[in-house]
Amino acid sequence: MLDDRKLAVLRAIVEDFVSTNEPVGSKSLVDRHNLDVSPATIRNDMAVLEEQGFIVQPHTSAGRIPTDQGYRLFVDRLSGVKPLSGAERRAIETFLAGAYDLDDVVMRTVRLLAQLTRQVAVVQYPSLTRSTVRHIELVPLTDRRLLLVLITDTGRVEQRTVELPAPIGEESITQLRAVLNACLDGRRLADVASVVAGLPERVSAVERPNATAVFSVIVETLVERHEERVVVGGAANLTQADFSRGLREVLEALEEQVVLMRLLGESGDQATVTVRIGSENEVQGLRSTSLVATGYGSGDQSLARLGVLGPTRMDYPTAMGAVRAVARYVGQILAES
Amino acid sequence: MLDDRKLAVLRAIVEDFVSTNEPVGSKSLVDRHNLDVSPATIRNDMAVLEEQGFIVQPHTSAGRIPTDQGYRLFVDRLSGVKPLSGAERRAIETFLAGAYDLDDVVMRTVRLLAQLTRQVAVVQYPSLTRSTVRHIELVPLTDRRLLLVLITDTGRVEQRTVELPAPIGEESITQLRAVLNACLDGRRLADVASVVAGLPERVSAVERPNATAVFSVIVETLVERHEERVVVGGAANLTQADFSRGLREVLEALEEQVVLMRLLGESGDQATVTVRIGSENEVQGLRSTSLVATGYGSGDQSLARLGVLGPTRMDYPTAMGAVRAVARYVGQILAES
DNA sequence: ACTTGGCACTCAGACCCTAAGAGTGCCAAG
DNA sequence: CTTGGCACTCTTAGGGTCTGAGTGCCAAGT
Repeated sequence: MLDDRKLAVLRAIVEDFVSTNEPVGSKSLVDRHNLDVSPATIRNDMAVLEEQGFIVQPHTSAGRIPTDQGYRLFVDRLSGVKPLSGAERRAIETFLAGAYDLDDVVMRTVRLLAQLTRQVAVVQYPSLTRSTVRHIELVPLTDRRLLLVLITDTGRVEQRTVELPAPIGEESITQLRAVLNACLDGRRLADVASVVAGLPERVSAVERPNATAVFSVIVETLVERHEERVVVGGAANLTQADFSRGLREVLEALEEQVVLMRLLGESGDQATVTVRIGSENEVQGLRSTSLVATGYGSGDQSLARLGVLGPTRMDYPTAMGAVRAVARYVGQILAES
Repeated sequence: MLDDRKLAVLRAIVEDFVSTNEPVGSKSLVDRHNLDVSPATIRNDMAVLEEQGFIVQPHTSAGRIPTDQGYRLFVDRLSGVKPLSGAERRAIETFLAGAYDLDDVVMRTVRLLAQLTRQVAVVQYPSLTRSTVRHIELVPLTDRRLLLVLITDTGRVEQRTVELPAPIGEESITQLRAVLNACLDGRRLADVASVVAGLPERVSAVERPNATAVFSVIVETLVERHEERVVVGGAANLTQADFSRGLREVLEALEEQVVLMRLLGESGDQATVTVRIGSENEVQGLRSTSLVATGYGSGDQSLARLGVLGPTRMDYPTAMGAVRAVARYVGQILAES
């Protein structure tokens, strides 16, 4: 029902609309692309495309603009992923190579993505649950309070203070530290909870109340509060899009960690670049935006996700190219460290 | 040259303009405030105020709006700091009390300020240089690479990886760790650099290359890279103000840590609430915004600064009240932990 | 069965004009 | 110094017209 030419027309409409931000009519279509048919023919095609829900006209007798469904068809069947230019690749490489820190890697990645795509960049911190424990440190703050520092093999550092039910001495801390590191070093975070459950028996009865407090904070930090941070950058890029007053909604959504997690989380597949367009988005307030995201990680397993967020009227091929390339490089950087 | 009534007129103009966002004319002024003189008299006063540069009319024959200079006079002489309502105080207290973490305190503070003032909140992390070293931890990542974790008494945790010139063994690490903690524990960060300078002599010659690498990273982290983070929140509140297209500029400035540091830094006094209005602001791109800021800290010394940023047309008394109150409570919280 | 030129139709946006209203500055009198 | 009066200035809203881009439909051509 949609022959090749109709698809070509849709592609042309999307491309023109993305670049000009104006409804595109039959005349300008045949001019700008070399379809060797008459405008009238195009009009017929457009009528069909509209009937099928791929395009609409903002008002009677204006050009057409793509619907969310139209963009969907475009990314699924009409466009590939546009590879980056050599210069861009090199820029990525040198920009990311200078990072000295997990925080720094994430920060640089956000900036890079935002600049490359001129959209809002969204980068999730490498997931806790997939990495392993490298070291646990206990630091006395007062005799009733400890600072717990947990270091993972991805270089991430988690910290929490622990309120103790009873005063604790230096030697108890040392003992506890030893037990923790002996039992948890090298464990995947996902397994920590079950290991910790068996720990209380390993400490003497006197120490048990304090130890239990520490243990439960560990579990809390890693499992229940697995609030994996999402960093946002390039919000200024939103102003160029015409969200009219929806801008406020979008900015608000971007400040909610929870919302961002849901947004990134719901896009399914890990290895490939996925696109969620406008209303496909579950998050209220981001219904007029699209997300282009993918998983990234060191080696073969995906640690977390990153992507860009922009108006549905977005240059998808380029965005997808940038997201894919950045994800790969970041994965590489993480694997090296 | 500015008698009491003229000042009252200016105050009224500022208040009305802030609440209505419309140029205010002589008629509506006498109506809304009970100045018992005629509009014509007010007009004469306004002419003087305009001549002095405190107000302007956007176009001939419209009401007046305050200039930056007008706002300046207003905050300096015409308005106090509006104390918070009991409900607000309680809200602050309960909201901040739930924090379990330095990160969490800062995050909550930002949210709180943004909600309270309906402006953009800006909170600087408690300064490194004023706190003291609580503990230093070295964790081997590979035999040529260490993770250095530095914990301060304000609960802040700094992390960096160190590339070593030579492989290092477990026992060397232990030794180094002991030296570091022995010499640096309890030191003010400001003094760390000088202490570290004397350390190489304390380790055996074989270890010296590796030790030196670690030492220089410590100094770098604490002194040279004293990039003290600034956290921003409530950017969505910018959309209600009518920055027309200056919005992009403002959003861009808010993403630059360096710019924010300069912004907060340049406001001079520590203990009192300071206000920088519009063009008084050195930062290009924030020339149409005002900053209300103050220092905060545990005990008597100020650790860092926090404040709110908004359009020059801002409710200064309320903003100042909120900033002052939040700063006090945060200081309290930090002192307790 | 598709393509095409022709044609009438629609509608948003630009433009112009006018009227209303808010606010001003100035002046002469109190 | 204050005040009422008055003429003047501009912005804004409203209404009307015009134009052009773009459409849908139809009848003829391939």
